Amino acid sequence: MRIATWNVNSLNARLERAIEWVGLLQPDVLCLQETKLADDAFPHEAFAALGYESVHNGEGRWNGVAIVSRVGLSDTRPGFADGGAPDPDARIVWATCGGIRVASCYVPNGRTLDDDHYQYKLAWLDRLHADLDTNATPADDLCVVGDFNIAPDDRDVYDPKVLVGATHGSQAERDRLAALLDWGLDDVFRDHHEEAGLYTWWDYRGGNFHKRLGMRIDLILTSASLTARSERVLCDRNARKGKDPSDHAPVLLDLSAS
DNA sequence: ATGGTCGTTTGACGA
Repeated sequence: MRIATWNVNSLNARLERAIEWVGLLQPDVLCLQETKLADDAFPHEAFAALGYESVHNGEGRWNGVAIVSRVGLSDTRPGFADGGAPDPDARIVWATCGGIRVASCYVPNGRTLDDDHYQYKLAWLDRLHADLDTNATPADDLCVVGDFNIAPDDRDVYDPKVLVGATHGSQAERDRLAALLDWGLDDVFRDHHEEAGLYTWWDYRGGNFHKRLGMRIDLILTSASLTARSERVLCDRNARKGKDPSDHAPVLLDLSAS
């Protein structure tokens, strides 16, 4: 079973590349972020033609997340179910695919540490934690993936200095990610690769991709049962190359049979 | 040289 996550930075702009990538990499489950689509604009038919069901949570223009699956798609749920007010942004969708409870997440960027959006980012991560507390247990087959907009540690950024006084590396957001791991999830890419310099996002500006100036901010978090089944975890840098790429590359996880 | 690029959009704003 292959599970992938990809921030496509507009599915309208990326549909042709996304469809091509699905054909090449054959994911069983693909989680998308930043579709920037309203629900009624999501191209369910394009994925159905390849044998995939899909669920989307989007508002149009900004944000938007989806799960695309060829191993079943049930118990779908947009947004949080933590008893709180609805999230003003479309940043999470859940589904059960092939017996695994999957979440596709687009964590708020935060902008700057003195911006209200940073407080929203921290609160959003707290709500994700509460959602897990309310609706899952660490003993489940759980896979929480997406663009976390957090570099978990200094190996995950080309120069730690760029995160001093900035979002993506602040202690408060790293602590919240650590709390999710303490709850019972593993950063399974890191379990497979200890070295620094493996990134999933590169700024469009300045030729940063070709200079290898990136960050690892797209994560696959797995519960212990799935971590035990993880055979390989990769970032497909080829998807960041060529004409009209997203600024993120997909990350994929291969699981052995349960 | 304090910018640099994309996507939303058609003027900024978000990332």
